[in-house]
Amino acid sequence: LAELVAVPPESLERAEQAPRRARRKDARPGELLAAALDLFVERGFAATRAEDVAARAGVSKGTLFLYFPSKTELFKAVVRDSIVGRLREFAREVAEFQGPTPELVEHAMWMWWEQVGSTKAGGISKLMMAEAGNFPELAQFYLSEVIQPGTNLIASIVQRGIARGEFRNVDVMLTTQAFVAFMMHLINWKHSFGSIPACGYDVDPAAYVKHCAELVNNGLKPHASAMLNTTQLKK
Amino acid sequence: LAELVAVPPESLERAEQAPRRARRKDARPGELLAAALDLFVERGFAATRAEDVAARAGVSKGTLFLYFPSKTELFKAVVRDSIVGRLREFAREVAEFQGPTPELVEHAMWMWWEQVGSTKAGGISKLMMAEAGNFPELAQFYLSEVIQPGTNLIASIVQRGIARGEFRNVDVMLTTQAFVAFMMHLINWKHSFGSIPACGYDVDPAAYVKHCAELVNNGLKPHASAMLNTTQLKK
Amino acid sequence: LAELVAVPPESLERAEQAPRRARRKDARPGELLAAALDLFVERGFAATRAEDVAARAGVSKGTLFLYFPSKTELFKAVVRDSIVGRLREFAREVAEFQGPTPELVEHAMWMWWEQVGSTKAGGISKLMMAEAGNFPELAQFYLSEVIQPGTNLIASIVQRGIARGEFRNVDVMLTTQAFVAFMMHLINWKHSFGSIPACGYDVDPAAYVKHCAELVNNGLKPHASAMLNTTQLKK
Amino acid sequence: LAELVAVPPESLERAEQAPRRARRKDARPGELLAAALDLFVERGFAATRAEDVAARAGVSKGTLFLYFPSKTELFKAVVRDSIVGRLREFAREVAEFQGPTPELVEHAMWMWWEQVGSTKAGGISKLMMAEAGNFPELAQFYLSEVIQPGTNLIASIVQRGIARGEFRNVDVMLTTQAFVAFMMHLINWKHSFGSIPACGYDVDPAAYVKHCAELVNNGLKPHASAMLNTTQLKK
DNA sequence: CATGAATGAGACTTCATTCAT
DNA sequence: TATGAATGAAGTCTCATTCAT
Repeated sequence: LAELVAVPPESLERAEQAPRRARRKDARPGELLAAALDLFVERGFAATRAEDVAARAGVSKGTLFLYFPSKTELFKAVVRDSIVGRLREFAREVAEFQGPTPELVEHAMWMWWEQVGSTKAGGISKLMMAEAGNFPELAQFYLSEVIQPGTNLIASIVQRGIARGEFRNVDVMLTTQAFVAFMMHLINWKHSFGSIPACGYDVDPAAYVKHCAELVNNGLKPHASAMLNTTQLKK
Repeated sequence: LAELVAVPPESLERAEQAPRRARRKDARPGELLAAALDLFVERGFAATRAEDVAARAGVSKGTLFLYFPSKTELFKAVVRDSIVGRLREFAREVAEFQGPTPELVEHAMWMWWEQVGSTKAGGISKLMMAEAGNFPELAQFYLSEVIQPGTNLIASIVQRGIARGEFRNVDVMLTTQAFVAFMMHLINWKHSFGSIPACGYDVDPAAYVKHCAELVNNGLKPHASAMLNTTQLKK
Repeated sequence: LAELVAVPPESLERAEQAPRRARRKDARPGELLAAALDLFVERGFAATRAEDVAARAGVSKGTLFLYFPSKTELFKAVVRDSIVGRLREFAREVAEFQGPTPELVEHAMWMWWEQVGSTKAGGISKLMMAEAGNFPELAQFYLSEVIQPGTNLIASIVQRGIARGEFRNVDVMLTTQAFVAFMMHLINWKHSFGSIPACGYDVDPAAYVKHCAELVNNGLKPHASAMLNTTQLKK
Repeated sequence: LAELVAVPPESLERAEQAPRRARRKDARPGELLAAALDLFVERGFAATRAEDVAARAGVSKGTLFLYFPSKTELFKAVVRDSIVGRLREFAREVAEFQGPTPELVEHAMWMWWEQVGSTKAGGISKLMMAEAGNFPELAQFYLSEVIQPGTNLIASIVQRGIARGEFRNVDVMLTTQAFVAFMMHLINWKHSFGSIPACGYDVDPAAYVKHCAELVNNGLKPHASAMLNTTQLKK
C-alpha cells in the first residue's frame, strides 16, 4: 500500500486528460494526503478525526480507510509524502554543492526553509514532538525516516567543513544539534506563537537564517593561529 | 473560579500553621495542579485522563471537577501555576553577575537548564507549543508572562556583551532567538525523542550547553581588526 | 431469484458440451456457492465477508451481488445446494445391505463419516445449528430436507434390527436420537474445538465410530434369556 | 475483576434490605450477566451487541464497560457465573455418590440436565461450538474452564465403573466422548431445531436420558463369561 | 465537601450493498 | 455481464462530565 499512496504530485495535473473514474482513483490518495496534512498540522494527530480528513478531501469516512488501513498509516503516508521525498532532493543539492562550506551552510539552511520549513509540511515536526510520547510507533517511524537521515545530512556538512579546514575540529554531533536547534526553533515558532496575530516577536526567516549561519560560521572559524598555519602550509 | 485555582506556591508553606483539616482543603488545588503538571508533561493534553489526575492527587474524579470546571480550565491553571515566578530568581542572578559576558552566557544557559529545563516545569514549553493553537487565550498569557520576560532577559545579556565590547555589534533580537533556539531544542528533545530508549541521538546537556556557549561566544567575538581598535582605544 | 441460484450440481457436468463463455456464465453461481460453503463452514456466517467469497470464486464483489441479492440469500442457497442429494446414495447403500444389523450399524456410521461428516458439507450441520434461530425459514427447510429423511433412515436401521431379533425391542425414536448424537458429536467436535492445535482431546474418527457402534450394538443386544428363547424358537 | 463479578445469586434477594446505592452497585454485575446470558444464548456471541446487553439490564452502554472491560471478558464472566460454578457442585455430587455405577450414570446425566442443560446456561455450549473458530481466546478459555474439567469428571465415572467391575474394560476416553455426545445432542437440539414450533421431533429429556443411560449401561456391562469369573472370584 | 456510579457523545474501524462505468 | 470505488450504518470501546448520596 505504501507504494500506492506515494502518488507523485503530477497526478493532479495529469488528471485533466484522464477518464473520469481513473482520475478519481488516481487522485484520491493525493487529495486525502493533502487534507490530512492540513488537519494534522492544524490540530495534531490525536485531535484530528478520520472523518474530518475524509470530509475535507470530499469523500466519505469509509473511503479514507479504503486507501489507508488506519489513521496511523495515514499519518506515516503524509510524512513520507511531504517530508521524506523532499529530504532526498535536499540531500542531493547538498551533495552537489561545490563552493566553500560556510556558504553551503547558509545555502542549506535557506534551502531547507524554502523547501520544507515554510511549507505546510513544516508543521509536522512540532506535531511529532508533541505526540512522540503517546505514539511510540510514530515516533520510531519519524526517527528513522526523518530525524536520522536529516541529522546525518547535516553532520556531513559539518564534517565537510572540518575536512576542508574551513571549520575548527569541533565535536560533529554537538555542532549538528546546534544547527538543528536553529531550524527547529524557527519552524516551531512559526507554527505556534509566531502565528499569533499580535505576537510582537516576529522572526523574519531570511534574516534569521542569515544571522544564524553567520553566527555559526564565525563560531566554527579556525583560530587565527591555526589559520596562520594553514596559510603557511598553502605557501 | 479561574483566579481561585491560581494558587501561589506559598500556600504550601503557609499550610504548616493552619489546623489539619483546613490545611488539606487549601492544599487540594495545589496537589491537583502538581498531579496534572506531571501527567500533562508526560502524556500531553488530550492523552491525559481526568481520572488519572485525580487518582495521582489522591482524590476522586468528582473532586477534581469541584475545583476545576473542566479539563481545559485545569490545563490553563497548570500552565499559569507552573510558570509564575520561575523567571524572577533567574533574572536576579543574571543581573548580579560580574564577570565577562561570555562567561555569563555559559553560566546563564547552564543555570537555566538546571533550574528550569531539567525540572518538570521544563515540559511546559513543549506542551504550550503543541497546544498554543488550541488555546489562544493561554498562548497569549504564556507569551506575555513567560516568553516576553524571558526573551528580554536574554536580550539584556546580548546587549551587555555588545556594550562591553565583548560581542560584535550584532542584531540583538536575532541573536537572542539563536540563544533561545539552543535551549528550546535541548528541552524539546529531552521531552520527546530523547526519551525513546534506543533513540541513538542522546544529547548530554552539560556538553551541549558548553558547546553551544562556546560556539556562540566565538561567533560573537569581535573581529581581529575591531579588537585591535578596541584595544588601542582602551589604551 | 432464489430458484435461479439453487443450481443442481449436474450443471458442472453439463457445462462440458457448451461453448466456453456460456459455460462460465452457467458455472458462476456454482463457483460462488462452493466458495461460500468453504468460508461459511470455516468462519461461520457473520465472520464471512462477502468480498472474500467473491475473491475465492475469482470474481469481483459486485458480481456476487449480481447472483445473490444478499449475504443472507447466499447463505440459504449454500445450505440448499450442499445438502440436497447427499442422503440419497447413503440411503441406497443402507437399503442394499444384506448382513446382520449390528454390522450395518457400524458400516453405516463409517460410511456416513466418510461420505458426509468428513467432507466440507459436514460443516453445514454445525452451521445450521448455530444459525437456526436466526433463519427460521432455513431451519424449516433443513428440518424437512435433511433432518427428517436422515432420521427416518436411521430409524429404519433400528427397526430392521428389532424386526430381525438382533436388537431388543427398544424405543425406536430414542435409539435413533442416540445414533444421531454420536455422529453429531463427532462432526461438531471436528469443526470446533477439535481443530484447535493444542486441544488435548483429539478424537480418532475410526476408533470413535468403532467404539460407539460396539457400545450401542452391545447395548441393544437382546438379553441372555431372550436370546435363549430366540434360539430355541429358531430350532 | 473476576471475583467481583462472581456475584452469588442471593444478592438479588438480599437487595430488598440494602440501601439504595449499595444495592445498585452490588446488583449491577448480576443484572448484566443475566442480560448477557440471555442475549448470547439467543443470538450468539458475535451477533450480540454490547449496547443491547446494557439496555436489557436497564443501564447505558458505558455502564457495561464499567464492570466488564470488554465483550470478551463479559462472555467469560457469563460462563464462569453460569457454568463453572455449577460444574463444581455437580462434581461434588458425583464424588459423594455411593451406589452402583450404572445408577450413578443415570443419576449424573439427569442431574446435569436439570442443573445445567435445561437452564439458560445450557445454550452456551452450542454458542461456543459455533464461535470457537472465530474467537480463539474464548475457545481456549472454554476448553480449559469447562470442557476439560467436565470431561475429566465423566471419565472418572467411567473409571469408577471399570474399577468396581461394573463396566467392561473399555477405552475410557472414547466412552467418555460417547457420554458427552448424548448430552450435547440433547442440549444442542433443544436450543436449535427443538425450539421450532412444529418440529415434529420432540425429544423428551427424561425419556432420552433414561434410554441413553440404559443403552450405555447395557453396552458397558461385563460379558457373561467375565461375569462368571467375577462371580467365582467373589465366592 | 467528597464520592464514584452512571451517562452518552464520539472515536476508529468494518463491511454489506450500491451504482457509474 | 462485470467491475470496484464509494458509501454510511453499525459495532466496540473511551472518557469528560454530572449528580444522587
